[in-house]
Amino acid sequence: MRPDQRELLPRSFFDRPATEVAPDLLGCIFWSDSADGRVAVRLVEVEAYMGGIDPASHSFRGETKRNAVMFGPPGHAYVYFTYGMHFCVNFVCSPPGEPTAVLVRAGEVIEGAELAAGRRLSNSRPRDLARGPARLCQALSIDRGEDGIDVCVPGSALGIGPRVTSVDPADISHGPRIGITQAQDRPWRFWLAGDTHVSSYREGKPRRARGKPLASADGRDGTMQR
DNA sequence: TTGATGATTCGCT
DNA sequence: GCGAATCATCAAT
Repeated sequence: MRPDQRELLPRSFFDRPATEVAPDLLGCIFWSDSADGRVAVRLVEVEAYMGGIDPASHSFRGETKRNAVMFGPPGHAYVYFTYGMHFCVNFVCSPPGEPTAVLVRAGEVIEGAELAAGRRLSNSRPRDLARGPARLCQALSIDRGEDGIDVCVPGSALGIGPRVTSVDPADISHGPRIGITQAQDRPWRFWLAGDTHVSSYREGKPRRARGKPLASADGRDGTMQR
């Protein structure tokens, strides 16, 4: 196996605001290498997160241990864990200190489909292998171990290369991002119009508070174990 | 320390 | 269409 057999996007590609990088990523090839082999996808859906000016961005409220990678140099992978069970991956953009990034939301598996399907717990239909940010991470076997990886140097477990087929700018659509409750008006989600591997839109709604005893009849229900 | 919540997915109605 | 699953993170206590 030759990890360097595909051309890599240069770091300069990512050294721009995420809103500029995002549409240019559509159609590009994103892959992961492991002992089991390579899984590669053609990106069809991404979202831009703009740091300090974007309330929906993890970096909006400053640097923390979790989002530190976003504040570093461009061309690295920012991987985070959410909902107690899922991982999502971003490409860090902009110069160091400017924490913008592009969330990878969906792709079409073009290599290693069998390996990807084996990693999926359920629903391994080809169309759904990498349809959704957490599914895509599962298909590419991305988790905490990949946080901070440099995708612009040969030999990394993760790599990304240029388009192998051209993309007509007219085929790139954009609109509101999915699943967020802040800044829902910013049209920073980009996708390839008509591509069946793009996920479907869901409005982000705050969920009802859980586990609240719903203090009603009995204020002092002393037996509140678990 | 505690408590609320999340850049989601899956299964059931 | 709706809610559960499930836990790391962060703001508030």
